[in-house]
Amino acid sequence: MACLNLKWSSFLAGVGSLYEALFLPAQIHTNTRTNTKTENTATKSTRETRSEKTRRTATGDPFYYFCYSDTVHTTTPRALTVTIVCLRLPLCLRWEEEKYTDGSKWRFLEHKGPVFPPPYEPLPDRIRFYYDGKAMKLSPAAEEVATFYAKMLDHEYTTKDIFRKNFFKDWRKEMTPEEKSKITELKKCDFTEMHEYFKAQSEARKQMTKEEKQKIKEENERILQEYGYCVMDNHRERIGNFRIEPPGLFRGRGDHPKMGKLKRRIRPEDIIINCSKDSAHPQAPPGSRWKELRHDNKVTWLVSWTENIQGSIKYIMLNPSSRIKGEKDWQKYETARRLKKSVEHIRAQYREDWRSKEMRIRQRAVALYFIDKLALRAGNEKDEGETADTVGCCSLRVEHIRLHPQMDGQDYVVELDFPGKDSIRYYNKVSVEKRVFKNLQLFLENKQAKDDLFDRLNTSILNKHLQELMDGLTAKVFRTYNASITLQQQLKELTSRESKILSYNRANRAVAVLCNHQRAPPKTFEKSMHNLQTKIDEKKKQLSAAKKELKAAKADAKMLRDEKSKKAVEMKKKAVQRISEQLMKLEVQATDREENKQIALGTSKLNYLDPRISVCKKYWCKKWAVPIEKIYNKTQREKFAWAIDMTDEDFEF
DNA sequence: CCACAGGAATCCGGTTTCGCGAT
DNA sequence: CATCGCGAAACCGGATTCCTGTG
Repeated sequence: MACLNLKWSSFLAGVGSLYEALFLPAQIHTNTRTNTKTENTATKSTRETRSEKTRRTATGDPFYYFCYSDTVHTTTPRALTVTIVCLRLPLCLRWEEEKYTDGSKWRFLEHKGPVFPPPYEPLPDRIRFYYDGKAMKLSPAAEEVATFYAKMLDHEYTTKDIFRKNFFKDWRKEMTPEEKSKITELKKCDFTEMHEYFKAQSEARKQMTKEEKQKIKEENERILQEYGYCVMDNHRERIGNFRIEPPGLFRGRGDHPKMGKLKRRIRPEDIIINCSKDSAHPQAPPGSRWKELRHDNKVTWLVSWTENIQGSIKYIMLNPSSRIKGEKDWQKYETARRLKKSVEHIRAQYREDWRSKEMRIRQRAVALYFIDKLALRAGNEKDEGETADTVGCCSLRVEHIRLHPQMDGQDYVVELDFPGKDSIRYYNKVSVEKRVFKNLQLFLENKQAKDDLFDRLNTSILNKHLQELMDGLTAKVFRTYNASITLQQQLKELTSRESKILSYNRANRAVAVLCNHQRAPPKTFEKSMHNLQTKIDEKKKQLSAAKKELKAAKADAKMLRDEKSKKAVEMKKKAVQRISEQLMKLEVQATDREENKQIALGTSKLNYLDPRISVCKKYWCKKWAVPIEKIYNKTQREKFAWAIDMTDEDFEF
């Protein structure tokens, strides 16, 4: 039994830190009644011995019972300590113990349901909407939709034709017949008073007194405590998104054909609740009822509803810190590590397949090469006209690729240029092997710009093939694998005596570049860079001033040769030292920020990099004695609790 | 075997809010 | 001590992957 192997020292050191929140306090009860379940259920190592029981019974000591792995245990206060040690096993070990084998995700699930946004509050009468220059009072329904648009007036969206067209069409659906007949052109609509009103409102919110802000904060905290947590099996877990999305105008990314459409308000009647039968079911708001109450423990969601833009289902699920998410995350990295073991074999295989007689196999092999080498996404087919035109590997078209037998002194250069996920541009020129190049030429023969590059391939064919190569292997595992292995290598190479954080960020950046995680340069980038430069210049001045003083002090000391002036020299020396350190720090910061201008580190850190690489002794935090707080903030530490908690110091991805 | 649709879960960049140091 | 400005964190919700069932 694993809990017996635990070191007491680690228990004592750890109690009161990371994990008591994972242990459901409400399920520890002091109990003076006899618990009839005692005899047959206390099967774990925490079972009290017969002599302990005799002693307890004799002395009338209180005892506790608690649930663990769906079993009720009883224990004495002393034994409870042991029990908590057991619950404080490294998370992944605990998860192993708690795992279900029948595909179910939980046994017990209790929550309070979603939080709805407040109902619409009509505008005060003085705020007017003008049509064709004339003031006009709108019906509440039409007015609400108009406010959605008014709030976005200084956003680029409202300049886009599709957005305006979609909005106007959906807005008219909310109008009364009179309004409908009157309001026929968007360009004659004047929302500026409404827009100003909302700006003033948000300004007023900022101007609120401390007390008012405090009150709002407390109310939010209360809602969080009531609705933001659920009980899943034996743990109280944080819910990820317990608030229903408020109505508004749909904001698609890229050239989305549906941008500007009305995202309607979700009512209790649209909501499906999922919880366990034996839990206290969430109550629908007074006067309403849920669409359905379901008890499906094969899924992880608590609440779902169908959204009206794409007709897809939205869910309320748990926070990344929860067992159910963490376990999945861990599993993801374990699969990527298994890929590491067989990747050489798989590479040999697809290289072999480049010369296959069958076109479908060649295409599969070249696509896989791209996925492996360039960390491209799989590229599922998308509904044309329903979504923005974006592609991934399998859905690349002729127009996205250019072949250059020679370029910039390199042979066989492939130029890729396409809109990827979220319409982020992927642009890359890469030298490939001759066989790949020849194959690509073959795939391009007799095709038009809009034709598929891999016309005999799609993601399901590819994934089916991958599944045969390795259990659990899919296209995205390559992204995870290549990202994590790159971080590990980069950390090995880059970390030196220079700034640790800069090195870490550079390794992280290498991964972000590989995964094409770009961002628009922050609006304040130039300014903040400028500010930093000013600081650096000031520091430089300070430094030269300090140096001057030091020189003067030295001269004095030479002249006077007394204790006092010697001391002064020491002081000045220290000052110079201090200031130059501060200067270095600023300069590192500037370098880091500049290099990060168009790169988003967060996504890879959160989704692709095995946290154990960063935590572990061999590679990073522990090796370089960098506190974990320097690389993971609070949320990230919560999400990666399972990795931070791992004891294996020889971890290798 | 394949096309198709629906469902569940992960991934992802932008926007808003928060908290802290400087003034 | 108040408030101002900024960067980081939190939030948000859309986008994509991948699986399953049906026919």
